[in-house]
Amino acid sequence: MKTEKSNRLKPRLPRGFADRGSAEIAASERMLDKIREVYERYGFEPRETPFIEFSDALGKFLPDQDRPNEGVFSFKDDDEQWLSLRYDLTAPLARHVAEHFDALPKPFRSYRAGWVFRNEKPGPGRFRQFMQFDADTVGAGSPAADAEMCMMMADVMEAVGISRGDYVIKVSSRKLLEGLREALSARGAIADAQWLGVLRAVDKLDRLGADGVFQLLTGGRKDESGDFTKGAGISPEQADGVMRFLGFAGTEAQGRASYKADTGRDLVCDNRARLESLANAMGFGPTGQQALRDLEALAQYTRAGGYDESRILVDRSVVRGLEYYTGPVFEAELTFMVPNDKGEPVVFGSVGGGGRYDGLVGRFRGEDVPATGFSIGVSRLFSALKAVKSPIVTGVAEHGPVVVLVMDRERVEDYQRMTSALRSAGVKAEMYLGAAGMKAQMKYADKRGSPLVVIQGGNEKAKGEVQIKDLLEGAREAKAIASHEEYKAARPAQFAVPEAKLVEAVRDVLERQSRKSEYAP
RNA sequence: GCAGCCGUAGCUCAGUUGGUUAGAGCACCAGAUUGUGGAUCUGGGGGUCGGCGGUUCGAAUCCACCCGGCUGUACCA
Repeated sequence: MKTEKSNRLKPRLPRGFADRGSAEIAASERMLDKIREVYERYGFEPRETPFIEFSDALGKFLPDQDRPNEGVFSFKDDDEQWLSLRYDLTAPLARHVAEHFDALPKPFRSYRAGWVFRNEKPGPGRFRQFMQFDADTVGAGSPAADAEMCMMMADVMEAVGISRGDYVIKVSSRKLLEGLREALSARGAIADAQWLGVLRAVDKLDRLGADGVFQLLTGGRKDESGDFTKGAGISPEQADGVMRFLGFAGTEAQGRASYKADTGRDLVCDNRARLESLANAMGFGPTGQQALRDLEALAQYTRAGGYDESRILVDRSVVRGLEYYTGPVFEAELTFMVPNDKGEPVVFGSVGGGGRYDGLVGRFRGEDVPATGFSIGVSRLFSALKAVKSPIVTGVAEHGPVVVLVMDRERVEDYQRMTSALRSAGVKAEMYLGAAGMKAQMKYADKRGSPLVVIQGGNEKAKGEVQIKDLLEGAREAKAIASHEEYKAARPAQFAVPEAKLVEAVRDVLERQSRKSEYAP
C-alpha cells in the first residue's frame, strides 16, 4: 500500500523532546547506578510517584483560563479536574508523604529518579522532558539533615568520577537573605515584588558581575543586544547594602573599582570566618542571626564529617528557586572550565541543587513539616561526565550479538538450534530474521557490532562443520588486502570447526577478543 | 515572551543580474562476486528548494505572513 507522498505522515518529534540510543542509555544507567549506590549507603530508600498529579498538588502553577499550559503540561480529567505532568520530584514527594504521613517512619529518608516535564522554551542541553535524581529527608529540622545532603552530594560527585577540586557544594540560606531584607528595611520598606527582583539580581552575580547586579537592583540593565531588563527598583543605598552582603566593599558612589569580590572559589577560606565577616558587615536582626547559627552548625557538622571548604563552601550568592525554600539552600557546581560554542573557556556550572522546604508538606496538613533534599540534573551531569571523560561514560560499548546466518531457508530449524545453544551457554546471540542474502547478512552483523558470525551453508553441512568468522579480527586483516578477489579468497579470520564444537569455539573467540583492547569500538 | 541570524537530498553544502529538466561529496541500495562485512569500479533510489500567498512572461533566488532552527535576553517551581 503506497501512500501519496503529499499525505504521508512526517516522522518528527516536538521540540524539546529526544530519542535515545543504546549507547547513551547504557552509559546513563551506569551513572544512575553510581548515584543510587551513594544514596543507599546513606540509608535512603527508593520511593516512586507517578508522572501525573492533580494540578493543585504541584504548587503555584494552577492552569488559568488564558494560559492553561504556561510552564506546565496540564489537561482536564473526565470529571473536570485539572491534572498536570509533574515538573519536579519534590512537590509529588510532599504529596506522597502528606498522604501517608501516619504510616511513614519519621524522619523519612527516600530517593527517586524520574522524568519531569516543563513546557518552556528548550535550548541546547535543555529539554521539555528530562530526568532528575532526588533524595529527601522529611521530618528532620536539624541543620544536621542539611549537612548530610551536602555531604551526600559531594560523595555523588566523586562516585561518578568528578575529581575532588573539580566540584564544590555551595551553601547559603533563604533565612540569610530574609535577614538581609530585614536589615535593608531600616532604610525603607521593600515590597514583595521588589524583593523577588533583588533575589533574581543576586542570583546572576556569577554571570553579570557586580556592575550588572547593581544595575538590576536599581534602575535596570541594558545588555549588549540592546534588550532592557527592568531593575528591582530599590534605592542605591539599599543596593550598596546588598553588594556588601555579597562581599563587595565600598559603595556605588565611591566607584566600582573599589568593589572587591569575596565569593567564589578563588577565595577559599574558613567557612566560620566567612560567616563572621558577614555578620560584622551586616548587623543582622533576629532572622539573620538565626540563619548564621544554622549555617555555622551546618559547617561544623560537615567539617566533622571530613568535608572541608574545598568541597562544601558557604557562598552568599546562592539563591536557587524563588518559590518554596525556607532555610539552607545548596548547589552543586562543577568548577572546571569547558569551551563554550564560541571557544571561550567557561566554568561548567551547576549540575544540581536543593534546600530546605519546611512549608511544602504542610500545605496538605495544618502545620509545617520540616524537610530538606536535593535534586541532580541527570542529563546535565551526564554531559559533564563526557567533558571530563569519566570512565563511566567513556567505558567500552558492549558488542552486539553473535549472528547466525541463514544460508539455506529450508534449514531455519538448524540455525535456530545453534542460536539456542549459544544462548543457553550465556552468549548473546540471534539468528538473522530478515529476508536478504548473505552479503546483506554480513553487513547487518557489521552494523549490529557483532563480534562474530556463524556460517553453515550446504558445503559445511555436508562435512558436519560450521564456519566461524571473527569480524573484529577480520576487519583488521582486511585493511592489508587491496583487491577484492584476494579479499574473497583469503576469507580473513575465518575457520571451520565440527558442529559439536560450535559453542566452545565461539567462546574461545569472544574470550580472545575481550583480552585485546585494540578491538574496543 | 522579546530581539537578531538562518531554513536547498538522510548529513555537509554549491546554485551566476530572477532564465531550460536544481547539483556535488558523504551516506543508502543494487551489480561486478551461486556463499563473505572492508577497498575499488559501474549503476540506482531519494528534493512540493520549510509552508502559504504575492510581484513577474518566468521565483530556490525578490516581497509579506506563518512554521521550524540557532544565538542572546526574560522566566525557570
